[in-house]
Amino acid sequence: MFSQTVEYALRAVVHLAAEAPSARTTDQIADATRVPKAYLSKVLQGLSRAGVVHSQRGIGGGMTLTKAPADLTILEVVNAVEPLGRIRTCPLGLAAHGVRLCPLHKRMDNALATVEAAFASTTLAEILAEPTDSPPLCENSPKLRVRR
Amino acid sequence: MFSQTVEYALRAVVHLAAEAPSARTTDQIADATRVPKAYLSKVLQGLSRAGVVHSQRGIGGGMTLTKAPADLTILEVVNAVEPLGRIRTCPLGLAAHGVRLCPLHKRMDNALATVEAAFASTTLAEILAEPTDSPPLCENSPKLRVRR
DNA sequence: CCCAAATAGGACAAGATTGTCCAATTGTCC
DNA sequence: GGACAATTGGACAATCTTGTCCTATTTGGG
Repeated sequence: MFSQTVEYALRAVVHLAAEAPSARTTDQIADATRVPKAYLSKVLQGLSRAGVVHSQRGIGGGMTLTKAPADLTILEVVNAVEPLGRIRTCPLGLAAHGVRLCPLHKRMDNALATVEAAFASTTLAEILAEPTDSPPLCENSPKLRVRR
Repeated sequence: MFSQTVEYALRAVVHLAAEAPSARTTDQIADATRVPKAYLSKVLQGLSRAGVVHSQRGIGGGMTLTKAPADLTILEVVNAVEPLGRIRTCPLGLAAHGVRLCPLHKRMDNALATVEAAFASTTLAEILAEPTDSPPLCENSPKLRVRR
């Protein structure tokens, strides 16, 4: 239900948050998140255009978050690469019904709203801080990683 | 976030529920739900293979629900055409983490779980029964419709 | 100034999604 | 059996998603 692109964007941003405020190159992010390098590059370009990350070319450059992890929500990342697609008007095209969705679409939109709310209330900092046996990205925490 | 196919399948099934237990032809459903006929035919084939609808050829034939609207949930329809894609194992491929999702994927899966729960608890009968100014499918209720 | 590191972006390709069209098949009714 | 009504399924096409590769362009450091 979530596209690959969203999955990749979230992985990348979580990794950047873990390393913040240091810049990470696309190659570094790709290795850490197991996302195809060349495609990740496109995804990051999108995040950059959306203002979620900042890119710096040249030696010592790379990608950085434009906000502190505590101020960046999952929702912002998702919407940057592929808006959630809330249902605002009748998909059947009956303009007359405009905002008043029928029971079916009201429920579909409610479902989207709960996802939106959950994502809006989760910051990257929370994800990193959560005590768990499985650190973000299902790997050893980057800070603790020894090899690779 | 929901695919066209899911949208179409739900529209079709809601319409069938509204007309239950009468059979409706693909053309009738397509007209009522504003879905491209030829494509709807494929979607209905899928629903038929999944056992959600029953198809009957020949004169007087068409599509019918295999269950009463009160017993058919939105989730069953969605899963029939395109499973919701709950995250059961680490997408990074670290088999070691298996069921234990990292905080990121745990939250993504939680979001999917809320959608799943909402869809599982809504039957087609409820959608039809809901008092509203905008009857299902954002049209006048099929039963009340005069022309077209 | 020149080199090396890094992103930016265009071209391309495979596969999935969405959509169309047509022939074949199945079924009902006379 | 014949005519008609309906689904079934195959072939095809357009578009989007995902992915690769290669060439520019920018940037910092000697």
